[in-house]
Amino acid sequence: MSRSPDRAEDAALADVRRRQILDAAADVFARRGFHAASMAEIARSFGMSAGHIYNWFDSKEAIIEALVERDVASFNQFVTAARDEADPRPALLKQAEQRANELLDPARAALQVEILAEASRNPKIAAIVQRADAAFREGLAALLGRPLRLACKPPELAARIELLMSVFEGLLVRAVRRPGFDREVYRRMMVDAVAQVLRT
Amino acid sequence: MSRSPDRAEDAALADVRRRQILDAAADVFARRGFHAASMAEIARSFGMSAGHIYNWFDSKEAIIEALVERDVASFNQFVTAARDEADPRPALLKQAEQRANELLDPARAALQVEILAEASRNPKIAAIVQRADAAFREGLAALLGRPLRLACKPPELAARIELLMSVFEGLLVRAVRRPGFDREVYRRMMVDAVAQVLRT
Amino acid sequence: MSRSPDRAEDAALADVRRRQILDAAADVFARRGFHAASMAEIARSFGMSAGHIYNWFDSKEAIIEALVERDVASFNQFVTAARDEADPRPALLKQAEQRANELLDPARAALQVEILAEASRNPKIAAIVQRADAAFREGLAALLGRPLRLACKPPELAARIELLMSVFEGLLVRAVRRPGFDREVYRRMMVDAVAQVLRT
Amino acid sequence: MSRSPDRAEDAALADVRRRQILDAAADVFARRGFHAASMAEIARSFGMSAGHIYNWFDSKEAIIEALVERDVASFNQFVTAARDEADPRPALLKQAEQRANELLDPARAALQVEILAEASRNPKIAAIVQRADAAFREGLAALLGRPLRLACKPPELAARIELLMSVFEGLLVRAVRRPGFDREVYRRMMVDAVAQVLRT
DNA sequence: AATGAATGAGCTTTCATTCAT
DNA sequence: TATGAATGAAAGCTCATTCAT
Repeated sequence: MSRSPDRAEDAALADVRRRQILDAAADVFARRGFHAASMAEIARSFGMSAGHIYNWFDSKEAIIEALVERDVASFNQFVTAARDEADPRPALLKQAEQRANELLDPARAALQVEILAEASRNPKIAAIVQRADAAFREGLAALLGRPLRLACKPPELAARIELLMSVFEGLLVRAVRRPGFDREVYRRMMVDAVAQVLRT
Repeated sequence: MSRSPDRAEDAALADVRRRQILDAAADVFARRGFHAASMAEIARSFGMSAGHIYNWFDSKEAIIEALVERDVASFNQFVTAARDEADPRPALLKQAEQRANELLDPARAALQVEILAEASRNPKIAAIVQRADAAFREGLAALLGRPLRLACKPPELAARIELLMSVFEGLLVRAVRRPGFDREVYRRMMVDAVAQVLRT
Repeated sequence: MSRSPDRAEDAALADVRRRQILDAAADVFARRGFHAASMAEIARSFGMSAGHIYNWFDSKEAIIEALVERDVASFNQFVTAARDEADPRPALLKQAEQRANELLDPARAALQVEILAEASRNPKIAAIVQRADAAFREGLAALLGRPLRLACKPPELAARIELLMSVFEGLLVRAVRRPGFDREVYRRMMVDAVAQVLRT
Repeated sequence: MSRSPDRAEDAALADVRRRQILDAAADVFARRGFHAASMAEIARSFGMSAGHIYNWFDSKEAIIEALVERDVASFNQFVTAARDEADPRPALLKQAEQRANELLDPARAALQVEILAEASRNPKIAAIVQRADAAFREGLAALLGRPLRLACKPPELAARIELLMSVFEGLLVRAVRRPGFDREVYRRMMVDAVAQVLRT
């Protein structure tokens, strides 16, 4: 009889376990930070033994990397989705709104900030984050290139993108420094910023 | 004999020692992060013994708190200084330029991000950071209140300040996610943002 | 249907599996030592799963014991073979040469030394090793008894055997402390020792 | 006032602590082997905390190395002492007797065998042991060179030394494989071996 | 004021072993 | 028979903190 069901199950189990671990780790990392989070707490939080994590990840470091990789990959999904639209602006606005909400969510913000902190001292994490940032910028440039082609030369486009990202990423800092502030203000701020970038 | 010179010397020494410790801690924290930094490394980095730090600070936690207090206090100095100027706008621009440079300096950025990360999980640090943010906003509002009094109602003023801070604090994130990018772009971005806030 | 062919196959399979495991274990033990060798590495080295080893051996300890038994048993084979010869001396010399070569082979020496180390702290292993040593001595005494009967009283014979074994086992130590030294020197040393023992 | 008493005390304390640790480690290593011995057991055995050992040794590995180094260094002391004698033979015999007793002492033998086992897989330890062996041989050659100068060419001298060492080191193996055997037999064996080496 | 020896809790990681399949 | 997921008990090591000097 074919072994393929077993193998398929194995692969599926591996995916499930790795996802479980990353989800639990994301949670504990957000609450405690990368270094204060212990493997035991991560494992306990979803009922696995600490030792068993090592059947799926080589080290705590590898979990952090995989988590950053996964987290950061989601940044790019909308870009590839929006690329095929005739006019990308509505998708851009919708995405902006969603991103703003994410950045202002305390748990997500905590993990993002943790990743930034790690990136500012761990070269591997720094490389992952910088690579993701480059991909994001390029996607945005491709997206905005069409509507702005006539009105905006490449260096100017790059500067506008940089402004857009600064405003958005600033929200992340605001989420920590002024938690609970009126989201409507941030929403309008973000709409204005997108409009500013798209002005012809 | 009189103790008063001794007392004065004691107080002066206390200041010197505490400053030495905070300076060293800022450096090591920026390089390693709060948790990976060891008391021994902080002490060693300026030739003190680890045990002796405890004559000046109760715990590592207390060092972090004092450091954040100190770091965050500097935000307010310029506000109080600029408050007496007839037209605060030149001072504002100059300060903006200096702040941008600080935020883009890798070592300073690393420490700032570390503080943010700690604030997102440690309530004491969170309180300090939020208090500092409030003071900064109020100072800015007082400063901008005069030139904008007629053109801008309080909620609108608050929103503009929030935008200004988002852009600036976004620079901090950019410093990590795109280190080494052209500072001139950021400088112009920041001048535009200040102009935008000051428009009548 | 009859189970007897199955049983025969089972027994044969059991032999094969146990031999495979012992061979693999000998290799890994020689390379890593008993304690640093992991069941997983032993199993992996010949494509078995770690858990499956426990169908053939009760514990890692049991593998070590079986391995030592097997290794140590081979010492005796030549004695029983040579016992039937009219003059055992040529067989003795030939065997001496072969033993010397074995003791000087790095991988074999490593395992022998590992066994000695284990014997010096694990009573079970000590018992096995001491039993094997006794058997070897007795075999040698029986072998040498005939040619030396007139020339050599029992206590003298025992002392000569002890010397012979010291020289040979000393080679094991030399293999570790002076690896790569000229084997021809050792060969002559060993021939002299045998001659010395056989002198009338 | 001079700080030198303090410094001298510090250095003395360091020596005391390091010696305590090495003595305790030698004992535990002999009983359990290098890998089965835990830092906690070593520390506990003389009332130190496990963590504190790391103030004096960088790692368990470093303890093993220092211990081997120390153990092996004692091999050479007698050589340098005997070198100045007019006729080194009495000193040689006395030393041989003492060495034989050491090799036959169960605890010492256990540690020696442990060192050999480690040397056969750990390159650092191998290097230390081989270096010590070379030093010992050279010392012996210098010692024996004078009385044998006329009777014995260098290659022959080297072979005799190799035989002498084989017999002695064989005692180590005999101590494990036949513990408790009559030491008088071994003593005579060793005297004969020395005589054999010194024959003209 | 200053040192650094000393502690003990807690960390990541490894591994023999079990067991459902 | 055979697998490998899963456990839990160590292990080596680090470090904030205390305290005698």
